[in-house]
Amino acid sequence: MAVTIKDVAKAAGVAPSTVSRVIADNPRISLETKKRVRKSMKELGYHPNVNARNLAIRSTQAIGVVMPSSADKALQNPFFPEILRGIGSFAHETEYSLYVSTGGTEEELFEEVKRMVQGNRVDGIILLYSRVGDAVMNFLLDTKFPFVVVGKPYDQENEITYVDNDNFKASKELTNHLIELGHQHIAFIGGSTDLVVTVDRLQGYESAIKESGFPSPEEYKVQAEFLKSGGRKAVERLFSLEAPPTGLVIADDLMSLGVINMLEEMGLSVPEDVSITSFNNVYLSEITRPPLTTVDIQIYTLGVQAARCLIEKARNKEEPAKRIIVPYTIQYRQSTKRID
Amino acid sequence: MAVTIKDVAKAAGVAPSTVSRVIADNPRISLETKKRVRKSMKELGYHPNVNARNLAIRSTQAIGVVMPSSADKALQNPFFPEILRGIGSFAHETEYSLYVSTGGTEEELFEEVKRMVQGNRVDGIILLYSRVGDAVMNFLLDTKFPFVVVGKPYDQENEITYVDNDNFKASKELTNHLIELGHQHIAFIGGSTDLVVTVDRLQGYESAIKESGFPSPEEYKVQAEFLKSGGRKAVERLFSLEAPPTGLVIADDLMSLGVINMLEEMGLSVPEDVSITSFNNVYLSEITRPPLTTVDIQIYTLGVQAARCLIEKARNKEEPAKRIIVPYTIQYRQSTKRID
DNA sequence: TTGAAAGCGCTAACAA
DNA sequence: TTGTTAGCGCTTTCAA
Repeated sequence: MAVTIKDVAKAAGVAPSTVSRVIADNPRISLETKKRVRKSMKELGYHPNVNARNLAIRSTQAIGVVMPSSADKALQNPFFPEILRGIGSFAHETEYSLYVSTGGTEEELFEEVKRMVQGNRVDGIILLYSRVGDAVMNFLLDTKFPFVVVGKPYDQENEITYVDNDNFKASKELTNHLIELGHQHIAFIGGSTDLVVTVDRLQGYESAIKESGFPSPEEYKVQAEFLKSGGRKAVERLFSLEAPPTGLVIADDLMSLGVINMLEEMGLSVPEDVSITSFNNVYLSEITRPPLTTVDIQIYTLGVQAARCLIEKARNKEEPAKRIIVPYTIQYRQSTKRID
Repeated sequence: MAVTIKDVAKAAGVAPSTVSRVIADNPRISLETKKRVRKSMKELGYHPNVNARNLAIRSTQAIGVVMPSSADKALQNPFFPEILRGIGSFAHETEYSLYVSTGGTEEELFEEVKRMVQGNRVDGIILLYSRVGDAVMNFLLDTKFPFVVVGKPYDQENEITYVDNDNFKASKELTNHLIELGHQHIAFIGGSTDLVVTVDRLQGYESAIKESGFPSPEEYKVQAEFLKSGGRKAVERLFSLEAPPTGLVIADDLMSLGVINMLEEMGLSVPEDVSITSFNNVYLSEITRPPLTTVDIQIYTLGVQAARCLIEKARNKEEPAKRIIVPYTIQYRQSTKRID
């Protein structure tokens, strides 16, 4: 059906192996024959069959990208398309293809990863999240399959290659910024504490607060799974404390939107009554009202780096585990205000 | 290295072909041997090599998903992860894998598609956008490669399988809703007019306006590439007309956010001064302020249907072109208000 | 510099 | 019901 290496060989009057060498641009083939073969390829409209090639070289030139399971709406976070774009960009350069798993349930996700790994569909995997005791990660570790995680692994930090920001430091800086603005009552709102990133950001916040000597009762650390009813209650509780916070460190831009909304409904406005800072700097944070003071974690770069590390690892199994910390910058916008 | 069908055959004392048949659950193999073979597979930790299988059966059990090129920030639209989730869900059920292309430039995108198609990496392709004279679509048509598009094709509607909403009707309904609320000055803000979806929504708007007999000067139809400076100017111009609109039909939730923001800066508030309606019903539209009256186009379902159609098509090349119109519903929320 | 031939892991006639 | 064998399209020794 499709034109194969043999057809080209015949047309060019050479052996199939020669054609193969031309494809690989093997230097031991004369320029003469190369030209002739290439001409035939063009004429016949030849394109290598990736499957056959992969089978022969036992590799796939493809990488798997694993998104978190999407029981919640987390996947609607623009973080994902953006990091995908970064990964895709590097993959494109290096001629790798991208497989994604968008797992519905945890279990489906796990099945898909197994399919990718055990079926030899990909050469390596990028995990787009890091959570405590994650089954997928443990599986990858067990099978010694090349993988890279975006975010800090919850365990075996030194054996795993990962790409992350210094979330602790960023969070601390964000908190200190609020303190410099005169805020003394600063609370933290994060997502699931199973996510390592939440923990890091929480700790950065705690560290800054501790150094400042300002109060940080347990009630100031709220975990709002993901907005909605549960999250709403948490926020309402927070603001009905005797000493409600005037400043907020929120672990994600999207959560910030939700919080701003709730505050508004409670008759509090941002930044007049409450200053808000958060993380990610997704496009939205610029166009929301007010625009958010947020940590630009450089999502795209995270993606590029993750892809780079993975491909290095896939190409060379001996590649040592590394840690890449992508620098962040803080975008100061209008969601924060000096307190009097 | 890895366990192959031969190893299993040896262990179970049968021929490789028998193992192959067991994998396919061929009914002509005795239960007896099946059990024995399966036991050996378990013991040896056998997993079929997809590449080899695909090579043999000349198929890949994988589908390619093509996102629009991302020169702009369009990719940060939660539409994409959400539709990916729908596609992924159906793909998972049918044991297909997902390849995505997140093309940076138009050209890179095109290259990636060519890689997918010509390299036999996928059995079919889902196009996540539809624009006038799109090179990718033309390529797919030319090569007669199975594909379905999400959105209405700009051409050859009857030869192409596509999944879409009735955007014309939805837009008309949205516009009429504003009219019923007493608005007489209603403008339309859409994205690139190269996108078929923009055109459909614009026409629905125009149809409603025409029937109403209300004015709709050319200045009421603005095209705001994607927010930002250009978009801002367009909006400013719109609201400095002698008769500025009191109602807006906006082609996308994300754009609506941007517009609300600009209006606010111009001292206009939503819905007090301007009523806003838009499309998509992404998660954000619930948590923004005010929550948006928007068309729920059922992104997830669009994805599921697209995947279903594609897989049918990939399995049976003779499958006729179909058109699937996913029903929409309008979510009435607080961005619209009766005018006095 | 090139060709012949074996093999990557699997499927599918064809035989038995 | 099972085994034999010839591919699928490519790479890669080994020889020439």
